[in-house]
Amino acid sequence: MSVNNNEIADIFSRYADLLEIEDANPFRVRAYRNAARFISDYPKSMAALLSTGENLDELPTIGKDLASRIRTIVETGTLPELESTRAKTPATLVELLQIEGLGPKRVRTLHCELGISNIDDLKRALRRGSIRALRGFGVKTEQRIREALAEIGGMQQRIPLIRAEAAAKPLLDYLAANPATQQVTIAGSYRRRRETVGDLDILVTAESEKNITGYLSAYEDIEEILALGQTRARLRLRSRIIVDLRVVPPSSYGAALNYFTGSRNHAIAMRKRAIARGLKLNEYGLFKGDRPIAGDTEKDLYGALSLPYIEPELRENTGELEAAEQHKLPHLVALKDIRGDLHCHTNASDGHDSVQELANAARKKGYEYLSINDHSQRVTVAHGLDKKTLLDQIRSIDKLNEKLDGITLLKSTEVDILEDGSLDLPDAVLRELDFTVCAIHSKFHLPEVKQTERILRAMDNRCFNILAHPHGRLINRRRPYLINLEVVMRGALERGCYLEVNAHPERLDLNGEGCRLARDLRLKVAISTDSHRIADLEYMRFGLDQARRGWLEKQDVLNTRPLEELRQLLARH
DNA sequence: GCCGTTTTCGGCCCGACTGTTTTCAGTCG
Repeated sequence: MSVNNNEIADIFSRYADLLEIEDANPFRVRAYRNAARFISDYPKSMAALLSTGENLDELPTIGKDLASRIRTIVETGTLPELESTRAKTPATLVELLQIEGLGPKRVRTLHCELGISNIDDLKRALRRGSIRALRGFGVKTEQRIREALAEIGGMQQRIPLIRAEAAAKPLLDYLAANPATQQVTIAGSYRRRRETVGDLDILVTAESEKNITGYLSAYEDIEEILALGQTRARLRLRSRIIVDLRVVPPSSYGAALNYFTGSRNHAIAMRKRAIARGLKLNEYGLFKGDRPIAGDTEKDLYGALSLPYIEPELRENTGELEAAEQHKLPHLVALKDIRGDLHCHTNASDGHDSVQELANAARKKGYEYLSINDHSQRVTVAHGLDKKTLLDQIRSIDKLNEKLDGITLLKSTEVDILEDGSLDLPDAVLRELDFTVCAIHSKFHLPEVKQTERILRAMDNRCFNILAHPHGRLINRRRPYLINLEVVMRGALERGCYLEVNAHPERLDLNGEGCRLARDLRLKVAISTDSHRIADLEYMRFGLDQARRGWLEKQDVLNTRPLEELRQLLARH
């Protein structure tokens, strides 16, 4: 079992935590953190690079030393320094850092003064009340630690984007209703359209900062105010979502929006770029000495750093600044480019509406085509269609198409990929369809190699066209099953198959990283909603978010193509 | 520990808020 990038990144960041507690050179700590972030974002596996003899120290943030540590981790699965339970700084101290309000300095103090090495020790010290007496601590800090410790059990999961939107809307309306407010925008990973967000970063501009945060603190849906200053506030809503509010003057809107949109790495890269030009960048603007030279809009800010505007979805410091410099930024696919939906269910299986009703709704959206993809027989819980029912549906769609004006219904299915890689309906029936969407709904726990082979074997069938929700994950509910995505994508390319970007907000599968890999391999994708009712057709925009995060352009997406071109692309030769 | 249009040493992103202090360290984003 090879070590994946996330595991390496995790070991590096835990080691960075430990170094920080040891009061090591902060820049050495940062080097580990930078490398951890780089590695977890990097699309190619470190283990694979090593096996092909690549020099890892040529990668950014990785030097000779870290390259050899990566090698150690890949070969042994661990880093000896992190495993050792040294008396000076036991590795278990790292677990104390997840307690809000405890950073490396305080953890170090707790360890040196009270001999606390883990969470159980900390609980005992709290019961004795011995923490408040430490220098730099006090009654309030002790109480905060007690509360934060209680929180840890029910650790907050990241919030799906759609839930964040629902919580944000009334809050934005509330903030906008304040006459002092000029602009209100949500920044952070929400604006970068990550599939989940950790909290809501809300930016407000106002001529006078006075009382914007005070106004917010009167919002009815607040559970607790965590911090309240003139220009910043942090609070928890009753929905458990944490909100960070920042107030800046309008002249700083662009700089603040840029900074608070992040990503952290993108913002840092921007600041370094400013420094290289003898300038200073902070959330109030871009400055030459004390003189502001840009900051009211993001476009001006990028321009002042000799860059074109970079879309928020690209701001992960994964090559967008270099691409911008060379004027090679992608022209990102947009919702208006979408001509149809290639995955939806009707009331014939587990959907809510009829074929006719869905067709009407899609036509109203201006779609040129819509495909009908009810489940196949194996998925009994979803009333999957058997051979006969599907053939009946095919005939009724043919009839409906003769009547329909302005939209074409495509005959399809979401056919199950069985454990041996065969498809759940006879080829003779599948050949009657315009194309197929194929999916795994069983045997999620196969080892990676087996699961990958299962998909490739299914793709060997010439009736296979699009792999639906390639990882099968449900956000916060079901882990992805294990596949080697790159192998699956290369297999699809060789056979003339495609992958789906499932736009359902619970799935978002492929996500941005998966889309980026597809782009690098020049594999086209379908962005599809997996609608089970008419309203779900609106989920298309969430799929677009992920496609844009993966740098996809219009021509990379199947369902931006006119119907005839789509048919040609789907036809396997 | 990394890195280079101030290159092989000497830098390394920056500001707000809180609590504990009495001018600031620690934490956070």
